[in-house]
Amino acid sequence: MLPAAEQLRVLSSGTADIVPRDALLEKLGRGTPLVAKLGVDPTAPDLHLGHAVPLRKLRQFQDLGHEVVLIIGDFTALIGDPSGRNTTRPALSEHDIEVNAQTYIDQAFKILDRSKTTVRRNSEWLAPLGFADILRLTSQFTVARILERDDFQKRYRDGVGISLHEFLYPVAQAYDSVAIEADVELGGTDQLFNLLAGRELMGKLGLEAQVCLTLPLLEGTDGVQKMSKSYGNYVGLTDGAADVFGKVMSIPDELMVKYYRLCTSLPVDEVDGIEAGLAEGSLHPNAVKRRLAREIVGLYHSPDAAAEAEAAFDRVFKDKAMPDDIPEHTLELAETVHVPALLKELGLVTSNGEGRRMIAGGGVRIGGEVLPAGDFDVPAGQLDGAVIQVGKRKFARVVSASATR
RNA sequence: GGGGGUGUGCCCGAGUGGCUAAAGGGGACGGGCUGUAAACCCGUUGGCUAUGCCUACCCAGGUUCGAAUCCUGGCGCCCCCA
Repeated sequence: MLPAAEQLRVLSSGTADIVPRDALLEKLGRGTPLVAKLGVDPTAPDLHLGHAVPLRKLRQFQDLGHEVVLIIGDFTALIGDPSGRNTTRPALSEHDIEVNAQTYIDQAFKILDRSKTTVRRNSEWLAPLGFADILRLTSQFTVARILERDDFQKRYRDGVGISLHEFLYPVAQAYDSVAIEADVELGGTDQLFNLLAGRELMGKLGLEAQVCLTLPLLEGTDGVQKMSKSYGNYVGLTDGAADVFGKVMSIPDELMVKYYRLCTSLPVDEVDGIEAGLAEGSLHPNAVKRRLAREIVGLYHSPDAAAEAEAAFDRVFKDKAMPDDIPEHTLELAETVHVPALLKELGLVTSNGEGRRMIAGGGVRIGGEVLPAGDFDVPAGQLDGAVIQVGKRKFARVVSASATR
């Protein structure tokens, strides 16, 4: 194992906070593998770059020779962590949770080393707890302490309403740490309270307390909200290469450096150089963003895929040409085709009404020509084999099913 | 247990009997500009092959020629008192 100080340097990079820092140094100094914990609640299918931030940090622990426990919060998902939200989360069904859990596990290994990872579900130890156990646990926390959590405080103050069971979320998460005797728990900055709850609970139960390591929250492609599937601003780990490339290109400039730091493997010094270059204007933001997109695609697909994605991107957005992998739909075409309905059938819009609006707004092209506003019906001959485009990035090719054509 | 308040479109939020598919803002989407960024400008934002029709203002009934708006019951949420 590397010297403790050296390990700490690596593990500190990109973190928001380590509480307490010297406790981590001390733990590392023992030279024995530590247990690093990360809990994720399978509340939505698929992981995204936001999840990847702590996962990548976890991977660093693995690479340094430590033990990693990935906790799937299948039980806590039933509570629904209100962290960062201002309303109670809707409860998920056990079936959904299980399906999500499986995708999480599969996808986490895009980053983690499977052979060095222990996956546990917290229903293992949370589900069997009886009411008496719960009472014992909850008695370790005071209401005042729980109310210190930012979002609880805010909701309480604003009279938004907090269900009693939500108070138990930090307790449950804390108990996870007890159950696996974690040395370090990772999480986003919004998790600090929960992480500290674990630290406190461990101490009260006579265990060595865990160290809390927080990582910055990654904003999504909109640049404002934390990346999340429910905000529709995420870059999924299983998204196609072209998709990832495009999504990364659409992030606000101000976020580029942060993405470099949290989502790529570039050394810190190099990222610092990029940041300086952007600041003094010696690097063009577009070039910097392109590289970022290549780096990220390269990580989850391959460098080749990244180059291809960039070429495809240029074809569509720089040269304003067609992409070369347009999905083709074969269907029966009537003499005249009602275009809004066709767009809906092709999945380019969600309703005929939206289709009409797109046409009215000049956002629909057939064979490269803008469909004039008001032209809702088009002869089949004009459509057969043509590329239909909605907006800038939605394409589909239509082929008539009738053999006579 | 008692009293008061509140529930509107993706979100916030006006609207207290007809002029309301519902002001305003946000978000989102489309167009322009561009570096598919940001900022800015314009437009759209319930459904429907549509100068019209249908469905909508928590739910169910009711009053009325006519209700998001009034009444009754139910449900949710908030506040105060105990």
